[in-house]
Amino acid sequence: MSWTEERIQTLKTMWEGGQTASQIAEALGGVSRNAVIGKAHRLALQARPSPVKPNEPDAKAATAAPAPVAAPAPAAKPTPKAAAPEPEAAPPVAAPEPVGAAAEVDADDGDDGEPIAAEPVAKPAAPILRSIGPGGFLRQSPGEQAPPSTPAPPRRLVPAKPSAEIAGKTTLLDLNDRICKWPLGHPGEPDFHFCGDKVNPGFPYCVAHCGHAYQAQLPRRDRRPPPPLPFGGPRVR
DNA sequence: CCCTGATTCGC
DNA sequence: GCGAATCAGG
Repeated sequence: MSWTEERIQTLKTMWEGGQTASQIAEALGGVSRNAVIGKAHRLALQARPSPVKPNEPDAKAATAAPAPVAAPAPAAKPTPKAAAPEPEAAPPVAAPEPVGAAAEVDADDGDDGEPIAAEPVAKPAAPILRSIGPGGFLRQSPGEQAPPSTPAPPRRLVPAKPSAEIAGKTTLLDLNDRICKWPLGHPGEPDFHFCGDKVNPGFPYCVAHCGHAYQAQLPRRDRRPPPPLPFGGPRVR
């Protein structure tokens, strides 16, 4: 497998979207996790919370207490460099799995909904969810609308559609903060695409898919037991 | 053990 | 440039 323009774009998008190297590798197919990481670095995509990376090259004086606190700022936070942009005042309510959607909550209308082959497995952008009222999902406050999906949409020109099967579909490259990112099918499949509808403002999905993604937590007793296959999973390992 | 990303180094 | 091998933290 070679790094085509499309594959590089997918890598970039997924990497910046917070997907792990393994997920990206699996989605791309034909490459290893290491390959993805290696490529990401070569693309200068680095900077990501790494498990092993607290090391700063010039931290010499380990033994003595240096206390090199530069700015004795009188007020509050020193604002560490690796500032995770999570303006979140988390309510104490437990957050249920947003994407699994294992349980079909609403009264079945006989119709199983759309012909989705699978539930969203690779979450395109993990929806922040908080308390879920019995009535359904709650809106985000306007203040936290800015960061959630595509922060600085570099609205780009799509070079060329990779294949004819995907023509007219919403691909990874078409995603922006205004269209529904609900995945249809599986990454790697030729027709994998996204919903592409207009989003429910403040959410990464359209109204219909918000209904799937954000569901009230049911009492345990009448919950669907089997989430049989979380992923169409040829996880061969 | 599993996972993660970072780095190295032969190709 | 590529990616397996290796490293190292969680």
